[in-house]
Amino acid sequence: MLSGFVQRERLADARLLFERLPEKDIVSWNAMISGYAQNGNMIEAKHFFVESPCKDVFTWTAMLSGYAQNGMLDEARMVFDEMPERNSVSWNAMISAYVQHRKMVEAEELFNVMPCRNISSWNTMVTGYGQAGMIDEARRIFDKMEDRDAISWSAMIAGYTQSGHGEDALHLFIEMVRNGARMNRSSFTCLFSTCADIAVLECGMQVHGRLVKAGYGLGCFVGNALLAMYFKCGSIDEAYIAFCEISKKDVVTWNTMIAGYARHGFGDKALEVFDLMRKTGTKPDEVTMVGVLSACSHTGLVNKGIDFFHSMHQDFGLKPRAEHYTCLIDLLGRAGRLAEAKSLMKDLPFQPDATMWGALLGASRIHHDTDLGKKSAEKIFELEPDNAGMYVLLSNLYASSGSWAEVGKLRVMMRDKGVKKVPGFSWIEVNNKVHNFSVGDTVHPEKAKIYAFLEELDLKMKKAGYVPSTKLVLHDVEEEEKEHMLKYHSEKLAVAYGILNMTPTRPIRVIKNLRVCEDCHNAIKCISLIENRLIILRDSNRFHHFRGGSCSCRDYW
DNA sequence: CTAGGGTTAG
Repeated sequence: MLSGFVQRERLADARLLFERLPEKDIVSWNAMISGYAQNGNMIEAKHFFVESPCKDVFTWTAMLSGYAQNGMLDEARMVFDEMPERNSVSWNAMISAYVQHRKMVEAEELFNVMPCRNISSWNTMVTGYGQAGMIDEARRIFDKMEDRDAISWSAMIAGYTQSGHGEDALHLFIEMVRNGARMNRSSFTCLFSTCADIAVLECGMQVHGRLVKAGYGLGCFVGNALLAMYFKCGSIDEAYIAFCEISKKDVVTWNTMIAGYARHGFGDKALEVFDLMRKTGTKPDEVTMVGVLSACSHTGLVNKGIDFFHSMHQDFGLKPRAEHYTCLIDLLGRAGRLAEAKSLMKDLPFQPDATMWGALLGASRIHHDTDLGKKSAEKIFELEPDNAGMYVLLSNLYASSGSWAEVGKLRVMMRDKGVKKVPGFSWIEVNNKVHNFSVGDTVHPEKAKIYAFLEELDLKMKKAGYVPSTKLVLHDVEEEEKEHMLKYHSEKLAVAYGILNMTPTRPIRVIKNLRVCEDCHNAIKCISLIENRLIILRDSNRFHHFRGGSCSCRDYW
């Protein structure tokens, strides 16, 4: 009963009950301590700790992990040093405290000297190195393990995913299946997140199949992860089905749904879901509002977005954070209301950050305001001198107004500062295999076929009235050569490969690591009409659904 | 009653 109250965060009830207990044993004292500790009230926890007539390992460890979980690392260490006896849980709690504070040296020191390590100790270290981005160290620990459980595998897979090694994550998944490891809900959650990250829909669907086979429902995190996976893999229909199957929808479920529709350019749908969410009595949080505002932004619902921004505080008691201001600046900027966006930047309750200037830079790119773009970019350079993406954006801005001298200066700046442009690449999954393409790819085995097809397509497109927008290419080169370079952008190659190799009725899903360029965007619109295909492109910013010659972003991205 | 993994936005 007591721990039931504690677990449901009904600490006041727990306390009343505790005070009326005729006999308070050590377990009831410990329940109170851990209750306060885990709810962040270390003052009360300490109070009960001091008052408790006798203390065992549980008592001390509850205090230790309480301090650790509330960011009080030094206090946690003091408890650890003072405790009269320690079991493996205490050791693991202390290691976990270091891990949470990214102090891997201290964590490994303890790990090496602890008297008996169990599987949790190993798992904590793998997780720690994974989260710290030290993926080789994580693997070193993982490889040394004698026994692995579901958590060990998920920790390692999650480490690969979160450090951008999606393919290694999937390989390890295959190895895990081959090893006959049992999977639990968390392993599935983790796998969905990996599939979402690198957008491998077919693989994700197979994992979904395994989830069903294992007899797990869509409760807790798994359902939400599945939902996010379908959205991030570009399959809205499957996402909707998953949404319907999640019986207990929590705030994350709704947020995923709203943000998902928003990223795909279906702002109206996102707002419908937001409406439904409120009708079913789920209280929106800050993340919800980021989704709602970005839905308005991507759909061009400017006034509605401004209203939602104000309603945050008035109707939902939420204080707008930096993210929300960024959305608002983006919203105004995209709609061409640059003056309002600029004045909002001046009246911010805090210093504008790089992403806000980035939103302004994006807006000035769309509306060809070179001066504002230049000013924004300079601010970004001050705040983030190594941001390669910003050099490219500014460079394109100059190029589009023909200021080749400025473009040249930027290139020199990039070289002097050692800023490297992130190479663009695109990929597509066909028959369970991922095909990668880079600009002007020369390594794909079917390149001859792809290029021939693109040439052929090019003629048809010219007949249909398509004019390449060569001004966005970074260099000042001869027109013909520029056009040639554009034709071979990675997203075009991936799309061509998809058309050549996929059943005509199926959508072509392509993922690009950077933002799609304007010319490719125009070209793919045209291709969707000529070839009568649905082409779904995920770029670093959002989704584009090309169909019948137009895009779901309505050229507004 | 104490330790380990997982979901949404930018």
